[in-house]
Amino acid sequence: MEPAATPPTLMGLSTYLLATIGRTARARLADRLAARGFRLWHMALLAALADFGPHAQRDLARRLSIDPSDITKLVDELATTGCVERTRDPADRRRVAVTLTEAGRAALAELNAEAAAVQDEVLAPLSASECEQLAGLLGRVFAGLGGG
Amino acid sequence: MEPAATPPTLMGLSTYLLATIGRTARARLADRLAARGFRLWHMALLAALADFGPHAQRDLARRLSIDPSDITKLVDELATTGCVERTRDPADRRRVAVTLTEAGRAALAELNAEAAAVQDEVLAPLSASECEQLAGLLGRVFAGLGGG
DNA sequence: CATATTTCAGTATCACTGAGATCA
DNA sequence: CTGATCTCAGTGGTACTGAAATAT
Repeated sequence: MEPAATPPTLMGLSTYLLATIGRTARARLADRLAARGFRLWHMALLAALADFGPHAQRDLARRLSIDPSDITKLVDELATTGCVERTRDPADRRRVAVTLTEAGRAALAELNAEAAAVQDEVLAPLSASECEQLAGLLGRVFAGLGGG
Repeated sequence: MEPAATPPTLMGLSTYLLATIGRTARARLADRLAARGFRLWHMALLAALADFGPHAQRDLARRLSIDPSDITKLVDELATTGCVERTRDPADRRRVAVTLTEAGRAALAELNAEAAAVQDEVLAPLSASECEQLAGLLGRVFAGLGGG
């Protein structure tokens, strides 16, 4: 039994399409990551460490817009699988520096491949140049989100 | 304290941008609807009734991809505010026909105005023709979601 | 003392599961 | 008896709130 047609009133709203497509892409990637024992936040956290080097946990929370109280468990999980290491900052011993390990870097490469596969799936209706167009438009919209 | 820069590894994924922008737009609209006593599913349900006429509750669930067990409460809420009416289908008394009232149609018009306002906000960085481009690309991606 | 980081316990919300009631 | 619709209670995951512990 297939789902019936979506109401045109909603189809006409780009924000509805954005939210629905984003939700679907998110869910598909989450499924693939789960098969490898990871979740979406794990990938985002590893990406932040790979791109910007070691972070205090508080800075990870700020960069990824996660609630600081949820970082602890996230880092715990990545530490037990050897993807990151925790070390006390000797200069400010309140802070816990989180660093990416080689295993973590290798894991991130695999997760990125999964993300690329999901992207190919979701954007299949578009040509290569249309994908670039879309990426450009989305990048500008994303950049404008802070202010409103 | 502003959030730090997003990792380029994530920025390069259109699916990440899609999910994040969609999430933000969704949250902003949810806030505006809440100020009027509605939630997102209320608007989607009213839109389905406005576009396609009366539905059995089961058909609403299929059309909007909501879990059937969550429809009851949703329709309850819209019925107590007079936006919809329930009537037993005399031909098949298992089914409950849900119809849009005039009050419901008026409410939907206001909610649509809120959605348009959020869209203007979110897509502010784009020109009118770029908004159309984006809508076209998103429409095709959305249409392709069913199969893969 | 006031502030900042990390940590944990509790709450709120949403989508989903499972079962029961009604009816074709 | 089988299958469909509607209803409700409960579960699990995620995000947020509040407060304690440690250190500046």
